[in-house]
Amino acid sequence: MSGKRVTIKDLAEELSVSTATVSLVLSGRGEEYRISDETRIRIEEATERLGYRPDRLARSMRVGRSDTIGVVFPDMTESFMNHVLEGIEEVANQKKTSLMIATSSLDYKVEARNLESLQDRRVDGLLIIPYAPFNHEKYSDRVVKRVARSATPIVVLDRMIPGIDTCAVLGNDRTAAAGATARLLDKGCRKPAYVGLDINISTLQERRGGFYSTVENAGLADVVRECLIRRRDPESDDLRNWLKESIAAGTLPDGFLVSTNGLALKLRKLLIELTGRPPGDGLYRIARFGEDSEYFPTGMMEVVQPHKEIGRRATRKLFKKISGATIPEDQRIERLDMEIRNET
Amino acid sequence: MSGKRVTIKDLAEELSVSTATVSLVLSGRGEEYRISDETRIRIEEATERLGYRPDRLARSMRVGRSDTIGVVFPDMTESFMNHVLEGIEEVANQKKTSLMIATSSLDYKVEARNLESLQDRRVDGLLIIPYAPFNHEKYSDRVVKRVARSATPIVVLDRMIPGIDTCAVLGNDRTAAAGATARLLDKGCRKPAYVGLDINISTLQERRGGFYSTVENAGLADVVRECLIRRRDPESDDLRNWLKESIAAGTLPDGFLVSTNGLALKLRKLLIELTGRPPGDGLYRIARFGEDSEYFPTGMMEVVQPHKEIGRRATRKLFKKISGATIPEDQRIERLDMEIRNET
DNA sequence: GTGAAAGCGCTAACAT
DNA sequence: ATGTTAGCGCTTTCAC
Repeated sequence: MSGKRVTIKDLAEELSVSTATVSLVLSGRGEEYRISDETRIRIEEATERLGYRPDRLARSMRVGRSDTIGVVFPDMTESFMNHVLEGIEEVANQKKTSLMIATSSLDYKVEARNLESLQDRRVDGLLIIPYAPFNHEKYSDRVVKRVARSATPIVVLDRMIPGIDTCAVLGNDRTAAAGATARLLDKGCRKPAYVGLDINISTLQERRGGFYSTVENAGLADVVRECLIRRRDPESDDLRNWLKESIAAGTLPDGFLVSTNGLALKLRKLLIELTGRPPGDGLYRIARFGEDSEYFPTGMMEVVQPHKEIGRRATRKLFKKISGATIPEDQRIERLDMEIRNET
Repeated sequence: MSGKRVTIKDLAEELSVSTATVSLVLSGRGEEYRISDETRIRIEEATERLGYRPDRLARSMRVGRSDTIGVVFPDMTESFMNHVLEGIEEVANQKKTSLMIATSSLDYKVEARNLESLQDRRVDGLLIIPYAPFNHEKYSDRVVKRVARSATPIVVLDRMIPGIDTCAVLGNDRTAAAGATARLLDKGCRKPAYVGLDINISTLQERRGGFYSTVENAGLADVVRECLIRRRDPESDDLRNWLKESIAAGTLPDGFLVSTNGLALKLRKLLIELTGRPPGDGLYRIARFGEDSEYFPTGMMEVVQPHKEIGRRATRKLFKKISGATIPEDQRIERLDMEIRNET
């Protein structure tokens, strides 16, 4: 097809002007530098005619800014990532900034590689949804810490990394969990339980904390129960066994607060299977972080996280840091409220 | 925090060697160029000590390769994009190549901007899932065509762009549609209908074509019906009205082939609402491109597209093009078979 | 009003 | 066995 790329130098030679003149005109500062209209027109015409396109790599190199931000995710398939990404893209687009995306494949070593790789590519900043290790899992945050200490601006989304002091945009998980738990109690639940992943991230600790604070205030500390899931494997029988034992012992909870949507779907299925009754018909209720998909109502209470808005805010915050602004101490962590829905 | 980045020059000065030596050692060609072990060790030590990280931008500039590929999608939220992306990432990772991702926001002008922007950033190649315009929609493929003619290697995924001759990795849509339709007839359907989006892409034309070829071979050409949806708006009443009229006229089909999953979910809901009967219990059957999500069986027949594999193959093909290989004419278009499931 | 030239950090051809 | 140097394409300062 077309041969080599045409450069600013080609344009300059073609028109017998200097590369400086061409550059000035093309960057819209022709007026400012009082380039004559004639020259300007000729340059614009040749640009069009030869199909010149600027080399953004060369430009980045010269100006020390790549107009690119890096996004590091644990996992592509979790659907909430899409919504976060939508928000990120929306504001990145406004700033004419491109996105380099890398996922950690649920492996902290891959995450580390990705972070360094993006930094080496001179992204202007990094948006990170950090990898969340199970409590018993082997894990090192060495690289994350180093990247966080480096000069690259960083904003963390959805969760905080313990021991790393950077900007973050999070959901108001504790309040939401407390609220949802209170709703369960309002509806008559007297034997509440927390079902969650045994993962060491702020988000989940807060959800659990919110649950317990409400339950304890209601004087239910002695009947409350808990099931913590210790592995990623969705085929694991941990939850089923816990439920079976509960039923056998007569301690089946009548209200569940579930930390994540996938886990809640699994819980619901198991409960229907084991008790023959759906949630919300008198035997038990389920509230969970996450929401129903359009065509499949589940009868569970929803705690809706503003994922897209989290993406937007985080990206705006990142651009603020990139532009050199110092974020005041009290604005470093932004918390967004969640909505509780479907309390039937 | 840490000050300026440390460069190869800094290392060279620190050790009183030349930048060339440092560069050679760091790129692992120390042996080859017979750099002494001592020098090599000193360089490696200083690299570590000063926290040197290579500037990939500068490198790209010099070697004319960015080790980055661009990915252009119509839309982030459609769930099949995730799976395609997974496949893409898998092979990109193997090649130590980063991904720049941009979505078209269902707007061909945005798509055009994204394509040019990525090209300006000197991606080594482009993976495109082209924007698919409705048949009556304003649309121009000018930019897409120009990009396709440029020197940048391109592979198109999931659909072909009319009039653009490039490599593509696609599902075997025609065969799959014909197969699913045949299954519907096998199960006893005698009044089949095609329900699809009125969108001008190869994929959907082939699905429709496959449906009709089977139906006509079965001698049902005179009873077959069709509903084409002419707008993106999911709130539109077009489908409901069509069904209502069919019921009133006594021409409600007993077997539907639906072009896309979202549309099928909508159809199913409407049919349950209007007839009081679920799919598969005798009144009607639905087959559609797409699959059930884990916890929500729909009773519809599934045509499962190998999205992840499409991503993988397309990316491998792109790397082949990037490496300069010429793809033989008969291998330019790769078609992957789909699986038909849940034929109850 | 426009041109000449330096330099961003790196690699590779050529010298020594 | 290592150093020198040109140059990737662009921006920007300074000179005329």
